[in-house]
Amino acid sequence: MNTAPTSQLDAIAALEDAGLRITGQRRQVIAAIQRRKGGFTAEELATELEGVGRATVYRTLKLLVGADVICKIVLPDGTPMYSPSRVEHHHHSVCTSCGTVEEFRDITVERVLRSLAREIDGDIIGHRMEFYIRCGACLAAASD
Amino acid sequence: MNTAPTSQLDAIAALEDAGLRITGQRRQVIAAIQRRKGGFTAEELATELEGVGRATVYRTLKLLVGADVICKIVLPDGTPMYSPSRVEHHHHSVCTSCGTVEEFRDITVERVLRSLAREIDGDIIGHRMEFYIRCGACLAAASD
DNA sequence: CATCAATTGATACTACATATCAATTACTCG
DNA sequence: CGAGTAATTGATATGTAGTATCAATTGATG
Repeated sequence: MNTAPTSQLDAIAALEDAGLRITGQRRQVIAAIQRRKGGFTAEELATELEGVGRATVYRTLKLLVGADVICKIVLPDGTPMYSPSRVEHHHHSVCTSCGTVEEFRDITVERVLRSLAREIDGDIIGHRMEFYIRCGACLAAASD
Repeated sequence: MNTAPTSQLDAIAALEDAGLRITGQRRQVIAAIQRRKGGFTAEELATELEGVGRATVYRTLKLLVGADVICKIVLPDGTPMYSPSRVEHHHHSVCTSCGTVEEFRDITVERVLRSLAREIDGDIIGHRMEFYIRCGACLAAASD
């Protein structure tokens, strides 16, 4: 088990490891993601990167999700967001006010999986877990 | 805290309670959902109910989700599915082979929420939790 | 540095869903 | 019960997220 890519170089290495080519467009997408260090949407990125085609942005995001460089998060209303991965296996809390994404590891989550594994008739092959919060900063701002 | 609507009448009552009108179209959508007793997509329903406009099907599904009559589930690839609610507060396991949706309550899930509540700076206002499984039937069918 | 498969981008298309708005219809009140 | 009225409907257009196609381009390899 290796660590999740945290730097731009790690992200590029992750693509190389997958036998993919390092193109100018992919560098641009990675650079734009790293420049943000936070959640973002695919369209945001596509708009920002005028030199990179929309299709290529989507294709690259998909590759990066597959390489565990970024995560795809679903908001309560169903709209997707992307966020860079830092921790290896983690879940997310998204502030529905400001959109800030936090990662966390929680052993209790693994406990749920084990508990469920016992209960169900079949194999668990994956899961999705997202927590929607109102972050401390937004709470403070609201109660001024 | 009241129970989740389980019958057709309960579903209609849930809409009435919300101050909504009981129209023929809404009855048709509810009847079609109850006829299935399993997961379904919005488009399936819209195709089946030729007498009901597509927009109305989507509108009604949204109302029913809001009234806890059905749940909206996100599959691993991001496509949405709907499933009737039976248990009050629950999560889902979806078999990625046959699409069967099961509901379950797990106290360990509530434990995760409490544990997270302690860790984060802010309030938890919601969550999404889906488990993707390969059900016993599909496993058995594969290993014949 | 030539080769060639991988990648790109323009375009069209799909899925899922919402906005608009005139026409219709369910509920309420007298 | 029968009108009035606000809620609802459906056709259409629009929006958002993403994929398929395919000719043109380009990165990596020998």
